[in-house]
Formats: sequence, structure tokens, C-alpha cells
Amino acid sequence: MASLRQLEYFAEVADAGSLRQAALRLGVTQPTLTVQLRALEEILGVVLFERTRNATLLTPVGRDLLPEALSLLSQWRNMVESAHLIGNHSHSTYRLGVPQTLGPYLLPSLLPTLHHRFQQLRLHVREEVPDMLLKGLEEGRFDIVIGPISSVPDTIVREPLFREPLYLASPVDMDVAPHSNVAESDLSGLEILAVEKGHTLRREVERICERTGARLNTDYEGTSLDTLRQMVVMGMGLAFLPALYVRSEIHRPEELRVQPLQGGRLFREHAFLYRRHAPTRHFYQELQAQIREVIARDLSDTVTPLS
Amino acid sequence: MASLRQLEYFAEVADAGSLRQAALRLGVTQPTLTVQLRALEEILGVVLFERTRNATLLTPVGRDLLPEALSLLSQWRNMVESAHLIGNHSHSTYRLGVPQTLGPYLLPSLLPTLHHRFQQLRLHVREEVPDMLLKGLEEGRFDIVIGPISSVPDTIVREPLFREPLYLASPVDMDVAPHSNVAESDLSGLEILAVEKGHTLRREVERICERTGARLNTDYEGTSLDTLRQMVVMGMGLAFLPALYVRSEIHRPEELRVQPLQGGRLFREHAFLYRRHAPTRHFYQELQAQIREVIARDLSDTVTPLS
DNA sequence: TTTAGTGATAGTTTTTATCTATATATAGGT
DNA sequence: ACCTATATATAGATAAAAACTATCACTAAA
Repeated sequence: MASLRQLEYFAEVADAGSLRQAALRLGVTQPTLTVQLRALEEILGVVLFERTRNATLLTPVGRDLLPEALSLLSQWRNMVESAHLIGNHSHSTYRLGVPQTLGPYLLPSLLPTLHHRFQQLRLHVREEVPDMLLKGLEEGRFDIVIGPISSVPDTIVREPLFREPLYLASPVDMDVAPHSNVAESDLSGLEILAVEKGHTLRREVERICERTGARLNTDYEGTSLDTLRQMVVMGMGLAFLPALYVRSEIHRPEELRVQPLQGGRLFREHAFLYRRHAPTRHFYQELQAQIREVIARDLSDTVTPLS
Repeated sequence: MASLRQLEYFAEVADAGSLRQAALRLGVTQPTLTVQLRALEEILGVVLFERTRNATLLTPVGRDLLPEALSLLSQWRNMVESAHLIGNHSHSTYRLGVPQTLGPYLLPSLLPTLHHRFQQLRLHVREEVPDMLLKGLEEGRFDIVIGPISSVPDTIVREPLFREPLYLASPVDMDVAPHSNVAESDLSGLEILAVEKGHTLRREVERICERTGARLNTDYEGTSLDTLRQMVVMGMGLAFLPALYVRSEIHRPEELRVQPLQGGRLFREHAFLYRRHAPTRHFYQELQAQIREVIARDLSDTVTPLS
């Protein structure tokens, strides 16, 4: 297999029409070219040059192959240049994983700012359930994960981003508590809807049901908060909806009542995750800082920024 | 500057996701990959892989650069393949030089057969005056020359192809000789037209004029035999036209009389020329053999094939 | 004939690539 | 807790390749 340097010699000698001249330009000695060109000809199985006493001319075969060599060289230079551009790490594509219950309601706030700050940055966003997100991150299918993941192996760095309250959603024609200030105890015996297994949201709701004696309705298996909302409106039960979803999708109070649970500190905690030894970890820190800024600036009325 | 082998290592490790596996596939040892990949990263100035305990994964930067590496490799393989195809020398482009007074009347007979015999052969035909043809061949501007060139330096191989008679062209309304069997002596004092200097045809005519006492008309400086013919028709003088031209362009005997010179062996001798040390000289021999066949088969009524 | 130009060759040195052997760390069983 | 199998990294030796120096052989022009 040839080296790119041999191709460079090929191109330069073809252009100079002389081994000595080319050697001068290349900063090597003439015997080097004699030997290396012969080696390249050996590899290709053809004679590229006709060595006369006065000059070294391309053979017809060499003329045919020269454009290919030039194109290879230019592509190589291109690659080196790309590499240097990407060098600062914000000119690359990162695979970001988020849960379906967060992405659509958080990312629209984040992406414009990130795009403005890192013009050449591209994020491949993929939505999966939190359990899969962590697994995918460990396996290298994701570079970064943002989501409600609380415990991680020590190969993964977890940095808390913000706390997102969960609100109780109930049909407007139903009074869960007489004083309209719902306490956990008021839930006893009621039907509660939740997303499918694998979601932090689901586990949270399961715990509440255990504590309060509410019944977890298992009719729905899916991840759509929108579907959950529709089911509540239709009177199929109550549900806990995360604050960012409420902020972004609940605009009609005459259709659905959304309220906090009295005294109860009901929330989920989202973190920023990446592999501890990722070579690009320093850039992830930068990214994270930007994300924190946006949250503090634009979302602090809805969520509680952390650390 | 990197070697193509390093790019191959890059691609293979990216695909295998492991140095060991890739080393197995490549038939080298694992430390080789460790070292060579680090070298490539050094050259590019970026980190291509994230080495974890379980695997060696592409970094986002590596992912961005991989397609370029693959494309480079595939282009290289392409180049090698082209080279092997061209290896038999009939898949290439050769620069053929001919004089303007021969090319248009000889090549139409030759090219179809050559194209049929060497499907992938391409000829770049360029017309120049014979003196320039020889010079161009020596300097490497041509690979092959076909033309009326009689003496060459010993760096050039000259192989006679055929002898082409020259015919006297005269206006139909003029009787050069009473018995209509023109001898050289009949030319004495007549005006003779010829192409410009640098042509064998011109030198031939100059000799005839000296021998016979004919006057060389110097009004025309150009290389077009067609123009020469028109001038004869218009009564501006006589001219000597080569047989292949006559065969191909003179179809109206009522306009122009064309006849051989009695007894005079008036002709030019065309040869096939190439540089003695051209690496592709064996293919030129093959080409030449084909050309001889065509001439013997299709043109022997007009010209005399040689050795 | 000399001189300055061309490429080729032989032998030496330097650099690079590769290998062997070993170290280190981790995950998964026992 | 301790193997074992599997990762990559490293050190040092060896082999291969590249580049250099010096020289040869040839040619064309001064």
C-alpha cells in the first residue's frame, strides 16, 4: 500500500518534468524520488514516467492516473483542514439523548440559544425512555444525555440541572378535595394514570400510589403526555404532569384543572450526563454551562435550577 | 503526512469498535494499532477514538472524519484498479501527431478499425507541420507521429509505413503536354503552387522546380490542400497533390485534371515514429501492426505499403 | 573539451513500523 | 475475595522503509 507522500512525489515530478527540480521543490534529494517513484510504479503495476536523458516525462498511463492522484491529495488536505476546524469541538455533531417526556418541552427553549452560541454545532436528538438513555450512553450510542436519571455508574458523570415539579391534573368537573387544596391523603382510592414502565415518571407515580392508597390504572401503555392529558379530560382518571409540559401544552383551564399537591414536594430531577473519560468532556462542560444559563434565564419560573 | 495504511487502520477500528478485533482482521498486532492511531491523531490534531475499558469508540470528531477517510480509501482502490486496467496499455489516451496534409485523408480509414480492435483506446490527434511533429515527439508533446519524416535522431524509432504518389493537378482547359502524357521536361517555365514551408510536400516541390526549371509561386502560404486545389481550378498555376487527398477529395474530373508524371517516381514516404525508450513502445508496435493491416487491405490501390 | 544538466546506483544512516512481552484496568464468574 | 477473560497502553528489540551522501553514466550546449 502506498503512502500519500509517494503520491505527492508523483504529482510534483509530473509538474516539474524533472527529478532534480522536483527534489528541490520538495526539499528531498533526487535519489529519494528515483526510488520512491519506482516503488509507486511497482505498487500500481504500471510505468508512470519515461526517463530520458533530458527530462522525466509522464507516460500516457501516467497522464491518465495523475488526475486521480491529485484528487486524492486534495481530498487528504481537505480532511486535515476539516480536522483542524473541528479541533475546537464545537464544529461537530453530537448525539443527544432525552426522554420523550422532556425533550419536546425543554429543547425548544434550549436549541436556539445553543445554535446562536455554537454556530457550527449540530445535535442529533433521539428520544428514548430514561433506562435506555443511560444504557445507550454507556454503550456509546449517545454522547450526552439530559434526563431524570438519579444514579449512575462511576464511568458516567452526572451533573444535576434542575428540579421539575409534577402537578396533579384532574377534570374540571371533578373536585378532588372540597377545599380545592389537594393533599396527598385526598388521593386515597382514586384512579391514577401514568406513562409506561421504564419512565422515571412512572416510578414516581407508583410510589405516590403506594403512599396514598390511590390505584394505578394500567390501561395505558405509552409515553405520550398528550394522550395522558386527553384521558384525564375524558374522565378516565387523574394524572401527574411535569411542569414543563404544563407550561408548554396546557392553555385551556376550562378543560383541565392543574394544581400542585399541598405540602408534597413532588418533582423529578433532571441531570446532564456524559462518559467520564470522553475526550470531548471539556466541550460538554461548556455546553452544560450554556444550558444552565438558559434555564436560569428563561425557565426559572417553572423549574428550580440546581447546584 | 499520513500513510494510507493509517487511514485503513482508522476505518477498520471504527468498524470493529475494538483494537484487538481490528488487529485480527488486519493481520497485525494490537500495539501497532495503538501506536499508529495515536500517530494519525497527532497528525490530524484531533482525538478520533475514546478508549474505554470495553471498547474503542469513535468520538464525535472521529465520526465526522470517518466518511472522508473511507472516501479516500475507496478512491485509492479505484486508482489501483484503473492502473491495472490500463496495464495492458490499450486503455489509455495517446497523443498522435500527423501533418495537416495527411491526417484528414488517412485517419478516417484508420480510426474505425483501431477503435474496433482496441475498444478502450483513445487517440488525441493533433495536426502540425512535419518539422514541428518531430520536435514535439522529441520533447514529449506527442507519443506517436505518423508523417513524411525521413531522417530522425537515434532517440527516435522510424518505421516506414507506405509510399504515397504525388499527382500533378492542372486546370481542364490547359494542356500541359500535347500527348497528354506529362514528362518532367514539360514543366519548364510553368507556375507551380505549393503549401507553406515546413512541409515535406513543399521541399519535394522545390526540388522538382529546380530540376525542371518550373517556377515556384510563393503567393500562397498555408497548409490547406483544398485551397491549393481551388487555386489550380482558378488557373493560378499547377500543383502536386498527394494520392490520398486525390482519392478522398477529387470527384469532379470536369473541374480538375489529375495525372501522374511520366516515368518520374514522385512520391512522399510516410513513417510511424515514437521515442525509442518509451515504456509503452511494445504497445506502439501492436498499434503499428494494425495500421499496416488496414493500409494493405483498404488503401493499397492508392499507396504502396512498405516493409 | 569542458561544463552543466539529466537520471541511476551503491552503501550508510536515520526514521518508521512492527513485533514480543508485559503492565494495567475492568467486568463477570466462581 | 479471587480468578479469568478481555480491554488498551507501554517498553524495548527488531525489521523494514525512507532518505541521505557520494558517485557513475550519459547528453547537450558552451
